[in-house]
Amino acid sequence: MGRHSCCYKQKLRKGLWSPEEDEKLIKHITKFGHGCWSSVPKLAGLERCGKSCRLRWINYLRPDLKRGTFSQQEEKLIIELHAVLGNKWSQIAAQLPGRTDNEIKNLWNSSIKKKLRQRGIDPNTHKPLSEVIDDHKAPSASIEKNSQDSYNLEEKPQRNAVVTSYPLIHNSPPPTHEFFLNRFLPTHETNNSPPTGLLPFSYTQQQQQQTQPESADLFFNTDSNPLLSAPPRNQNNWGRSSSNNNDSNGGFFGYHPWVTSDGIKSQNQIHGLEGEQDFSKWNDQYLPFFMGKSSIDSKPDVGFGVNQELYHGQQSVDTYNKHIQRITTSYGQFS
DNA sequence: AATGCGGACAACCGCCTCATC
DNA sequence: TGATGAGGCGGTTGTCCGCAT
Repeated sequence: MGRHSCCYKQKLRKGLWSPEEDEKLIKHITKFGHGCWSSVPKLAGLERCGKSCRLRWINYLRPDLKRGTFSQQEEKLIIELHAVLGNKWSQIAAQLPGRTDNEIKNLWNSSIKKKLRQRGIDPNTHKPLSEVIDDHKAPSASIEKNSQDSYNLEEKPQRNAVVTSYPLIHNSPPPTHEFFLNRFLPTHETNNSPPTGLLPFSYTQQQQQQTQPESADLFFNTDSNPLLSAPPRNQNNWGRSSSNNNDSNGGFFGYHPWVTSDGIKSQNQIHGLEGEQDFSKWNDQYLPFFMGKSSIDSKPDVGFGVNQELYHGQQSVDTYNKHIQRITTSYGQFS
C-alpha cells in the first residue's frame, strides 16, 4: 500500500506534541468526535497528519487512560497473555483496562524482557533458556512442578538459581482453544440476545459454580489475579479491578456499571448510574463522545474498545461478529 | 561540572486489512 | 475486480531524564 498521502505533505509538524497542540486536539475531539482522522488536523487547526493525531489521542490524551507504573499483577497478566498471544499488543492491551498497546509494548521491550531473561526464561518462547538453547530436548524431568511463580518479577533471581519450571504450563497440557475462547467470548454467544461486548473474560454465575479445569487454574488463577476475578454473585456491575488501587478515577474500562450479567442496562440506568459518582462525572464530559455521537460522522467510533458497541444496535452485532470471526481465525473454530 | 550510559516513554515508519468507488 | 484511501498494528527510532563516573 505504501505511504499515506498525508505523509507526503509538507509543512506538517513532527516530533513531540506541544501543550497547545494537545489542547486543540482535545477541544476538537471532545466537541465533535474524531470522525475521519484525516480531517481532524484541518478542523482542529493542527499542522499534523491525521495518523499522528490519532496516535496522540489513543496513546496519550484519551480520558480513560490509567497511566502510572504497572502493578505487579498487570505485569504478570501481560506475561501470561504474551505467552498465549505473542506480540499481539493490541489484544493484550484489550485485557488491561486503561493501558495502551504502545505502553505495554514499551514495558515489554524495556523491562519485562530483561526481567524474564534474568530469571532464565526466554521472553519469546516463555520456556527456560536452557530448553531454548537445546530445543530438541523435550521438557525434561528436571522441570520442577511445584514452582508456581516463576513470573513473580518482584523476586530477584537467586544467584546460580536453576530455572526449574515451566512458567505457565507446569504439569498440565496447554490450554485448549476452547478454553481460551471461553475466556474471551461474551456469555450470550449461544442465544440471540444482544451482545454485551467483549468484556474481559466472560463471566456467568454458572461458570463460577463450575469447577475450573486444571489448565484454567494454572492459566488464569482468579484467586491470585484480581484482573481476572469474577464479581461477587448478585452484584450488578463488574468490580473495579484491584489493579486500579492507585487510580482514583478507576478508568473507563475498569468497571462497567451498565453491563449486568444478564445483559445491558437501559439508557436511564446508564445515565442514572446508580450512585457511581466517579463515572457520572466522567459521563457528563465524555459519554456522548464515547457513544460515537459524533456530529461529523455518525459511524460508531472505533478505537475505544469494544464495550462502546453496546450502543450501536445492528452495527454492534456486525462488529461483534467480526470479533468472533477474528478470534475464530486465531484460535480455531468453536462449537 | 561534564560526560556517558541506560531506562522509560513518545512518536514515527512501513506494512496489512478492509471498505469504498 | 482492481485501485485507492483510511484505520490499525507491530517494529523501530528518537528524546528526555536520572544516575554513575
